[in-house]
Amino acid sequence: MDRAADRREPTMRDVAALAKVSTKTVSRVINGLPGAGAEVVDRVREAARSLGYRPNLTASSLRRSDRRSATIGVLFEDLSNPFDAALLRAVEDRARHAGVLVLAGSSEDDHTLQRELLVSLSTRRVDGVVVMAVGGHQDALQQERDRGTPMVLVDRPPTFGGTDCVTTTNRDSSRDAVLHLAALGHRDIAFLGDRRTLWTSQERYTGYLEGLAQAGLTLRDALVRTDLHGADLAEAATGALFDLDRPPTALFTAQNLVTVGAMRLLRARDLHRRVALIGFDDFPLADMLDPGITVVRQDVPGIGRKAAELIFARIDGDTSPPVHAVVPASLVRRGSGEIAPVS
Amino acid sequence: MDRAADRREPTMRDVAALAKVSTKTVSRVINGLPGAGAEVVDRVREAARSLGYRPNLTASSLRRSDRRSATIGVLFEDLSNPFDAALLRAVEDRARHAGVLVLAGSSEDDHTLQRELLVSLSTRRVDGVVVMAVGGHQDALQQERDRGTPMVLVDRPPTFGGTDCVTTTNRDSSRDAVLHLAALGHRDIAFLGDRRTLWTSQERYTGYLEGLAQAGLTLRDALVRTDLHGADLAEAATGALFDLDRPPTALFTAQNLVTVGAMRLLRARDLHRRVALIGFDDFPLADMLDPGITVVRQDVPGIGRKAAELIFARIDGDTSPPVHAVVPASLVRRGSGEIAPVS
DNA sequence: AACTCCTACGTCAACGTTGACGTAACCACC
DNA sequence: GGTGGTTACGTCAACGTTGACGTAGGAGTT
Repeated sequence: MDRAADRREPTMRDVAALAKVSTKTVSRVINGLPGAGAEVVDRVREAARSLGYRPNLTASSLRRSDRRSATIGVLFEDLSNPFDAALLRAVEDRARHAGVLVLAGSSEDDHTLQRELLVSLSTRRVDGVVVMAVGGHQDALQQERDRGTPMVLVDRPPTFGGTDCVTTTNRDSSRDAVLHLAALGHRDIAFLGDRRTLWTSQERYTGYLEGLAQAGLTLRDALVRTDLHGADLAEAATGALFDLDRPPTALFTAQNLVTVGAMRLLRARDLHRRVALIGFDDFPLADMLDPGITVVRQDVPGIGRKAAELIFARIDGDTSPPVHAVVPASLVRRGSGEIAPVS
Repeated sequence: MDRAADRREPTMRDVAALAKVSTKTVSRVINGLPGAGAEVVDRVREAARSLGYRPNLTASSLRRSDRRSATIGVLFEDLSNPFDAALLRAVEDRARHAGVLVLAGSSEDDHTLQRELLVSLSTRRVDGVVVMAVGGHQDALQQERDRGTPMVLVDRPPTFGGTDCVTTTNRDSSRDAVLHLAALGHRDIAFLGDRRTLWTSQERYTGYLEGLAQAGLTLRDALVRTDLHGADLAEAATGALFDLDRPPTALFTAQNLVTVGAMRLLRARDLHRRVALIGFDDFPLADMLDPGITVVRQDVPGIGRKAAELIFARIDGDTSPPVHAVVPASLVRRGSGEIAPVS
């Protein structure tokens, strides 16, 4: 029943034969180029339709002078993470308007995997790549960039030159979050962060320090916990904070899953109405919790749009100096960040 | 500084010239085929490395007999939806092990867009597609399938024959959810559903009816609200339910966003501790709410894995009869579904 | 009438790669 | 020492398409 599967795909030659013209004329008609009479155009169109002809973009891009594959690569950390997914969607929307499709992959924050995926993409001759760089060294990225692949980094900047990137106001927004807590009277504000190899973690930590300084508070090392990769580690670390002699009265959690872990612990110890919490990165249903979770919200669609615009400009030959675009994040007050310290 | 951009990509010819062999021999070395001496292999490898040579997969697949592009298409409704994102990730993981990359797109539940994306994919000669079908007619899908493109549908089955699909136990799990509520003594159980054109909505509604029947309860039409596309509509519809003379004591919300909308309303009217709620589809933080939300959880990674396995089997020439795989969902009890009716 | 110019086609080769096939050199064996 | 087989290469054409260029015929100009 499935004879369609082994039927050869029709080619321009088949269309040309049926319409009694040359393949070159078919090419002209398919691509809407001038040099074909109205009657011939109709004949070719009809022949293509009746054969179910679909142009072969891979053959076309092999031969064409611009060599475009009309495909870009998107390499994020984990496509199932809501942040990454929203970002992918934003890039995809912008790409669609350019007639470009997106090859998507998850690097799982693994250098080897990132390198392999970059090679896979380059082997398919994508026109450019949008990358959320794996933490630590960026040798593979730089190498790929040096080969001439247009590249835009998102969320984290490059450690090498000549490459565009789009990030958010990590430092400023973190500082503002801390100041927001300090203004309520908090003096013992803890910092819980993701892996220190990540640039975003470092920036947010720096913002935290700036906030403390600006509020005239002194840093207590015991209140700083980093390298919390995943909600479970964050939950345990939060627990340890409340075993201190002088526990924090407010938490600044510098990443999505860290916020979730901290929330779990606060609930488990029934502290969620007494300890203030501000998280970096919004998440679904943050408003449905009790109290609602105050967060620093990144403009994810804005970041994705900007990244897509940059990559398409570069693909189109823009050679202006590299840009580091910073998309502002904003504090969303929902309650948890507005809890005053218990006297 | 960016001279790399306009430097031509090295080809097999360049490598061959440098290694002083024929292009065919380079091809053999690159593809690890026999017929090249150890010394020549080394020379070619070194030449390729020093030139930064990357094989051109598009040229290769054009010429090779199998014609594989080592790329599949994934066409979901909205890649930023957590369900779709998790599914994409599962497919991607499985694809990676086959050395296959994923072209991802969002159909936005729009027939035109779905058709355009299918054409884009077929133009790039993907080896197969995994599709979450847009509701209503499936003309474009059937047409694409008839052209011979290997295809697997997920979440919703095809309305045409000869095509594999992977769905979950929509009907059975919905029935079980209703029975679970009925066992607690609920007699007025409302149904809130997504668009009726969606097969999943219909199945879940059928399960709801089966559950009522099996529990010996009579259907009250006033307690059935459908075509709730989005949380806002769901919230309004839920509100209307509680304006009834005899409001429901339990809700079965048959989709993600519908659940969220219902939750909003319950909270707004402070009913969330008195009205039972079971939702179809899990969502992040459902366990963090108070009460935790009892849900029917689909095995999303399982569905994705199965879909990927099916598509790869078909691509590899499996011609066994089409499969409708059903991946079991399970009831996750968190509290909201365990609230007894107020006497 | 001779010329230029334009339009509507066609011919040919090439993009980077690999399948089919050829061949030279060497080894083994009767 | 001829036959057969194997190994290690090379040559050539083709995959589906398009850029470069050619050409025939008609219209317009001098």
